[in-house]
Order: sequence, then structure tokens, then C-alpha cells
Amino acid sequence: MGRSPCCEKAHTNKGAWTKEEDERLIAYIRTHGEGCWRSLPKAAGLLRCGKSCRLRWINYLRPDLKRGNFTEEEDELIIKLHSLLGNKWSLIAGRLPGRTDNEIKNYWNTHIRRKLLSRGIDPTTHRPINEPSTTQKVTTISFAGGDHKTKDIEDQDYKMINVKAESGLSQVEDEINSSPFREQFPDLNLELRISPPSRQNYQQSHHVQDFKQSPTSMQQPIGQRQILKWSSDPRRISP
DNA sequence: AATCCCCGCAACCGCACAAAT
DNA sequence: GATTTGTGCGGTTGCGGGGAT
Repeated sequence: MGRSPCCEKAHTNKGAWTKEEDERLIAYIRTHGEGCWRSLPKAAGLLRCGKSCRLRWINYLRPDLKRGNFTEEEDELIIKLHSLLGNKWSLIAGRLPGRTDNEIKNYWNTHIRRKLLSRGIDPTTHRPINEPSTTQKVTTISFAGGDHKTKDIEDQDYKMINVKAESGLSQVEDEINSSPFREQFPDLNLELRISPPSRQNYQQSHHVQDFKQSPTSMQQPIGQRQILKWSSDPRRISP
């Protein structure tokens, strides 16, 4: 089955957004709320594809975005979450209010990877570089003290945790909340429910509550939708 | 001052999935 | 059940700014 293109490419702008385009998008979303990205450009008078509008809003224009430099605490939280979840940037972003998946992904690739390498840690496996491949270790960093802890974990256990990280977040939580993992990393807050409270705040403060379009995905803030459960694809959450 | 090079970040692309038809 | 539509995600690209030469 074929997919129709998300927009009429011949009549859409590409590349950097202008100030005017930003203003149009902000004004439209303030009035109508987020959602129905496909029809939004036309309704807002923008010569942009819906995906482009969505991305621009989520990654740049949303008023609840923190922006600015990442703090040391954010750095370390990203490292922790990445060690458990891998490149699930949207999930990681869910634990960092005001940060977007794109921002975290970029930050990871430009800063954190280098940081881990300088610590002698493989950014993909989170294990010490040059470690014999037969010995399975999980390296985590004690962020309170700034020192490194290395824990030997049975190969099987390690794989199991990784598999669960791939298969479902609630299962990961179960795994983590159960000892001995919990005992090993008592400071690790992994209540991995995604809830961007800032978005709710935005809706309250901007009175963008009446979603005029009505696909189900638009009637709930993203965070609330994502709490519900995982589908077979870890990226997909269905009610 | 001009050019080159590198890096960071915004934006794009293709794909997967759920919901709707 | 098959197909279409809308959305979200991760990977990648390419532009622009700033430092080095």
C-alpha cells in the first residue's frame, strides 16, 4: 500500500523558519491549540508541511522549553537514562522537563559522547573501554560524588535488563524497583512515566484547552497519553 | 582580511504504528 | 481485513557561526 506524501512538496517552504512564520504558528496554536498538523499550515497561512510545523513548535517555539545550557544534573540523568533505555530520546526527554528529544539527541551526540569517552566509557554500552568482552559489567556513575562505580552483573541478568528496556518501560520499572538493582542504585529515580507538566501549565496559562480538532491523540496532552502503556514497538504507546 | 575547517544545532527524511474509514 | 490518514520517532543532513591558519 502506498503512502501519500505528508504535504504538497512543490508548494512548501523548507529550511530555516522566518520570524514571521514563527509568529504565525504561535498565534495559530495559541488560538486553536496543538493538533491536526496536516491541516494546520493551510489554516495558519503557512507554506510549510505539517510535520515541519509540528517539529518547529515542539523543538523550538513551545513556551515551556527551558533552552540554555544543560546542567550537570541533567547531563548525568541523561547518561543514566541512556544506559537503561538506549537511544529512546523521547523517553529520556520525558524525564527532563523543558527539554526535547531532538535537543537531547543533539546534546548527546555533541557533548555527552565525548564526555563519556574522556572518562573511558563506551557511550554505546556504558561499559569501560578496553574491557574484556567476556566479562559483563555495567558501569554507572555515582553522580553525587562524581566517582565511578563498576558493578559486576551476570551476563544473563544484564541482557535480561536490556531486553526489558527494549520491550516495555513498565517492565523496566519493575526490574529496577525490585532488589537487588534498586539496592545497587538507590539514588536512581526511574519512575519513567512521561509527563510534561510544563505543557499542562502552558495550556492553563494560555487557555488552550478547547481542542477543536478531535482525533483522540489531540484530546489528551502527550504526556498523559504516554503514561498509559507500551505497544510492541517501544516507541508506540496506545491507550 | 580572507579562507578554511570544525562543530553545534535546527530541520528534514523515512519509517512504523494506531486509529479511522 | 484491507487501506488510508495522521502522528511521532530516530537517524541523518546541511547551514551558519566561530576559531584557526
